[in-house]
Order: sequence, then structure tokens, then C-alpha cells
Amino acid sequence: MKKLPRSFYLRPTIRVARDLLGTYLVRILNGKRLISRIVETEAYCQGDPASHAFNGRTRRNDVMFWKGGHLYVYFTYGMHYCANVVTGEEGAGEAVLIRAVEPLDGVDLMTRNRARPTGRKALGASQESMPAANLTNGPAKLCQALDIRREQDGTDLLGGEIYLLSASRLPASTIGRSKRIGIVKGTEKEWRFYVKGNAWVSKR
DNA sequence: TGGACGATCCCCT
DNA sequence: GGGGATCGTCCAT
Repeated sequence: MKKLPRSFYLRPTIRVARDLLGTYLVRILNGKRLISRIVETEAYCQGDPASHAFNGRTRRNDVMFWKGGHLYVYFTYGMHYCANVVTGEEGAGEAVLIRAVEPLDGVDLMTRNRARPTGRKALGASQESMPAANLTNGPAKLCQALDIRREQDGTDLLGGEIYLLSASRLPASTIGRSKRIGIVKGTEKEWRFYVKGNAWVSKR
């Protein structure tokens, strides 16, 4: 398997969102490799009122305007991080939110990362009796499992810390499409893609 | 300088 | 199905 080349990310955002399904997300953490497979994405495009980039470039969303193939990580609700794959040319301001992944390797470490830290209430799940799917079936959950946070904002996906490996293209019949989740504007766009029947998809 | 809000998650009802 | 947790960011005073 090879890293997805820069050219992969420079294509139209909706196509990238669909083609990211099935690719392998590798996160190197303390010398260990956490490997998962992307099973759910959402596209955020130019002129899209739901996009962080809609109101222009700021310190927070700056990475979203970088050249495709970088990781845009934002902090939300006072406690959660979400990870996006930047797409398009420099200045485009488009990205794909990674909404869910299927854990493949390093599951024990992901489970520990997801466990509730002491002193925090809402952040972190109780480690006992957590269903396997609960590990990474949501954008903030997978960031917690893979320990992706502010420090990873701007990471080059062609580097060695976080990268994506190509996979054989999924048959079109196995890909589902729907409206995006958790937004109040731009809700009519069907820019969410997911692997049909996969247990780690956030909403069935 | 203050206030509203958010591409969420967890837990309880 | 609903509320609370919790805080950085942005824009209006």
C-alpha cells in the first residue's frame, strides 16, 4: 500500500470525500502505529454556509486554506476535537470531515485513549462495557482514540506522523450518501458519504 | 471586554 | 429525547 499522493487531495472535494472511504488512516503515536479505515466522511465546500471557511480566513480556520493534503483540526463545544482532510489548491478553503473510522490495529491503545480521564465528566467514555463500535464512531470520538488535537492542526498528510494509505476502490453499490449531520445551515446538501452496513458509521 | 455559539458526546429519563 | 459539560473564537459593544 502506498501513501495517497498530493494529487489525490487536489481533486474536487466531493470526489475526495467519497474516495476517502476505505482508505487507511495511520497515526504514529509514541512509536506505535494506530491503523484504522475511514468509513464515513462529509464534504465542506466553497460557498457552503455550513463550512468554517464560509466567513473568510481566520486564525482558527487558517489550515483549511492551505494546499490539499494537510490535516485541519478544530476544537469545539469546549471539549472536542474534529479532524478534516484539506482539499483543493492553496486558498480554496475546502475540506473533508472524517466522521468515523473502523479500528484495525492498536485497538488497546485507542481504548485507553478513549477512557475517561480523571476529573473530567463529559469527556471520555467509561472503559468497562464499552461496545467496540463506540470507540471511533464519531468525529470527536476518533480524534480522542487517535490522540489528535490542536498540536496536529496543519500536519502534512504526506509526512510520517499522520498519513493515509490507498486502498482498492469500493464498489459504488457499497457507498451510501445522505445529508450532513449536526449542522443548521446547508442541510439540503447530500455531502455525507459512508460505507453501507459498517458497524462504525456514526448514524445508521 | 462580554456574550453567544458550536461540523459533539455522554448519561439520564 | 433532552440537558449539561466546557471553552476557544469571533464579533459587537
